[in-house]
Amino acid sequence: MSCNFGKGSHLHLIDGSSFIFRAFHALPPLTRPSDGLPVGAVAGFVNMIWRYIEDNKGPDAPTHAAVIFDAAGPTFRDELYEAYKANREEMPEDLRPQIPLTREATRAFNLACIEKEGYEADDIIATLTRMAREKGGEVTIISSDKDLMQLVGEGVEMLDAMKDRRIGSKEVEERFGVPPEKVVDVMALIGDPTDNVPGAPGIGVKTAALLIREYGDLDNLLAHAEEIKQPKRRQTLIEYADQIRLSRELVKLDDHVPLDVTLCDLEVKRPDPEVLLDFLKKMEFRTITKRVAEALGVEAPEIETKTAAERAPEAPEMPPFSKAVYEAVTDRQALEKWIERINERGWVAIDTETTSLDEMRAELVGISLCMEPGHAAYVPLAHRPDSSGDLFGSEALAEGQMSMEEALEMLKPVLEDEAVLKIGQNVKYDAKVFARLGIEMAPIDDTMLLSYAMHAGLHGHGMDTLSELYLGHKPVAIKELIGSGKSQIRFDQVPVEKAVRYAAEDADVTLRLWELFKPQLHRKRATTIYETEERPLVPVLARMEMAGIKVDRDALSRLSSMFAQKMAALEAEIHELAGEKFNVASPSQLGEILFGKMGLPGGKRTKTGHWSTSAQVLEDLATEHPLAAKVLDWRQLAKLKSTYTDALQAHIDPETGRVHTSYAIAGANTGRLASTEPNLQNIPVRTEEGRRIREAFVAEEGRLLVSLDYSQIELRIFAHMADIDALKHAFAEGLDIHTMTAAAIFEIPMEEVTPEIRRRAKAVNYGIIYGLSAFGLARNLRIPRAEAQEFIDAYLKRFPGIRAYQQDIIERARKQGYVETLFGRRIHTPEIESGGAQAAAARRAAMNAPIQGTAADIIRRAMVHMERGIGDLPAQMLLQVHDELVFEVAEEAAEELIARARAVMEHAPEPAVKLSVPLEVDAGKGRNWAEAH
DNA sequence: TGATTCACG
DNA sequence: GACGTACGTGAATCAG
Repeated sequence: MSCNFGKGSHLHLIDGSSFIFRAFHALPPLTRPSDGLPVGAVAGFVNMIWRYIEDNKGPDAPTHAAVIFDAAGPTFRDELYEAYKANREEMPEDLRPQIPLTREATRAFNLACIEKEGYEADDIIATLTRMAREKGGEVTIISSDKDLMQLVGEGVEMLDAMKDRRIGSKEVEERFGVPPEKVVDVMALIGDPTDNVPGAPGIGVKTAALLIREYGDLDNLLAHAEEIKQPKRRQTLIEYADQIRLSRELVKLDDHVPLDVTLCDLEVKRPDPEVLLDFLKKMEFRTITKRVAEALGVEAPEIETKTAAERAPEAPEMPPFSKAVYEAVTDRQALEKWIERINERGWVAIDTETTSLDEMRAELVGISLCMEPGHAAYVPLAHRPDSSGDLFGSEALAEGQMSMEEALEMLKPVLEDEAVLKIGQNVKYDAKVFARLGIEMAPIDDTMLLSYAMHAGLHGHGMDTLSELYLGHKPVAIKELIGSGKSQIRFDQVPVEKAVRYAAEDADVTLRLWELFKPQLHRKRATTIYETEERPLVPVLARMEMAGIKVDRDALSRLSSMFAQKMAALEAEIHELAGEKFNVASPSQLGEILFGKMGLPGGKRTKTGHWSTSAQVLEDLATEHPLAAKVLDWRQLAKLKSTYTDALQAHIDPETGRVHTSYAIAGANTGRLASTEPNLQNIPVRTEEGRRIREAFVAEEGRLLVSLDYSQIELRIFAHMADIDALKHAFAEGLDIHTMTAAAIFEIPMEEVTPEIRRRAKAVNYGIIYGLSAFGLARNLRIPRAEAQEFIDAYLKRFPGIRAYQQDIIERARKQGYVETLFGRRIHTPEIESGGAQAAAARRAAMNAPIQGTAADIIRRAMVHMERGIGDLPAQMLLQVHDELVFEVAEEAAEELIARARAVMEHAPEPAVKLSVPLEVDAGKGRNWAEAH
């Protein structure tokens, strides 16, 4: 047999395990539709291999290639050192069954697939690399694993496929401070905590490289260890010499693995379309199958799979969307028939089409209805005739629509019928549109909220997302009807025929989602949350939003002018100090001036390589140069003006004279609301000038604003959930919690706690809730990291139980994939199993979520119970700001409102939960929000 | 569109 | 096997 490998050959060795791992963590937990087999990692792996093949077609194409895997079971390194890789976590359960499938995928691509019992993939790669070099060929190793960097050299380089970065000798040297052939020696010294390679304690990359450069190699270094000047290093090297030698054995790759394949066997072959497509079809990968078939110039096989909807036991059969029948309802008789069927059925999915996304201005254009999957109606009511050429936009209506008045008159009884459930996606929107037309839509169900109660943290809850994920169907995009950007038209300008398909489909999708989700609610233990906190909140929020809050336009306008004047003055001073004119609002220009032109110290780069000019940086710089302080002042004013005094005026509704925010119920993963257009949850309060803006939020004549807020609710919840006795007692006794913890940490009497010490304790208290790190606390308090660490240690020592609680949360997040609030709200934490910084962030989020979420539950419950609680008082709830509720009330009823609302808020957890700490509510009243707060 | 910055709890 | 560094949001602005 003649071997075809020699000079001019180019061998690619793909580190299969790292592909799998990356694929697994990069993708959501996909399952095969027909049987639920987890295949996310396989899908990612296939995509990566395919992309690799597509990217390597040119003149540089490899002549030979192989994908190398780690074999299961122990390797020779385990015999060398029993603790080897002892730190490694077990393979996630979801991944295990996918491993053999990735081998199968490799073969389906007609790529050689190599593994060898007793050896790691890295050793096989080392062996093949050596063999190829001996025959005069070139080698590219597709991996970013630092363990493989020792192989780089003449004719051998690495390629990080994700970052598309080549790693040659130069890059290796940058990384390890020594050329590739000395990498093993350096690695032996620094060790590797992930693989449990011990190395030399206290020696990092820098020191290791320095030592190896000085002594040439490891053996020589250890032989001359006595001569090293630094006592610590000398001692370490002498004391741990054996351990270091062992480490070298562990990190050094074996390039003489006995292999059953030869280089000749690795010749690149075209994939056999039939084999490859068969495999992809078996995996039920629709998108990649199509893409591959296209590229190979063959027809894609039909993949028929049942979606999750059809698999769910209670889920009814649903016809494919391609067979759906959507009809336009244009006269009384047709609508009567639909109404009759709705009454028989007892429920209807409903969706409104309007002229705007702003509920307060949106005018109704049409209504869609659906009671059974695949059959929906659209009732066009206010579509305009084709007006192309009519510049003024006709007031006339298009032909073939029934009158709005007539249709609403017919639908009103159904929409208000207690016996007919109205199902919507984000139904608050439709409810508000109807409310402005004098129709109180009730009772309601909401697919967005069903999803939120069950899937918070997993994905968004918009209709398109849900449809694609759970119905496997991409709905018609609104863009296709109304366009986007400058040429966007209103929905009433869309021709009826086009609107029918889009609008009716939305109702169809909503109904299908409801039929799928509703039965799952109970199994996912989400019924209570949904029924007590999501569904009943819809009408409450709708009323708050429609009520709006009065804003004094003149006051804002005066503030705007004042800010503008001050800004102009500051801008002149800034230009003067800078010696040139530039755009102060441009961070890049500012950075260039400060750190480039003026050469000030302390320049940090953002991750895109620009100079950072954040407040943190500028504050540090303020002592260096007056320019920084001026810019900070300017920035504050610019923010206040553009985001608040200017923008808020634009949000005053011309009809009501009030500002109507919109609350996103399913926006924040933790259960918090989010306020948008405008955001009334971030109105300034921390600075004097900012508070002036709150003065513009006012009550009507003869009324007052009342604000009630939970005092330190998250800390109280933390004390309860983590069951920290000392904290619970402090709250029970009504002590100032920050002073108390300060006294405890610093072991001084409470009377001796200074404001500064209290401030620090407060930062630690909140840090604890956020999953604190010494780094974060240090930055926050502007103290050295070691000092921050001391605070934390003292805190954890003084309040035992916190560690255990937090570890328990992480453990649950890992095991279950979600964490829970006291009321049973589940917040999913899919990122927690990913690697690196992502996982660290996910752990902190997981620690915070039960606390923030429980606080959110409590205020949601308070809001749901509030209307009943305040009874017939002439008062209206207007705003929610996470731990605060703002009301407008007749002056004489203010005190009574405070008493009643406070009672509702303080007892909001009951009867579901009895907290072991008291909840306290502070209250205030005044002509404006600043006075009330 | 993404990055940066900053307002709130 | 590294990588960034306190949790959760929304909005304005610049720059490409």
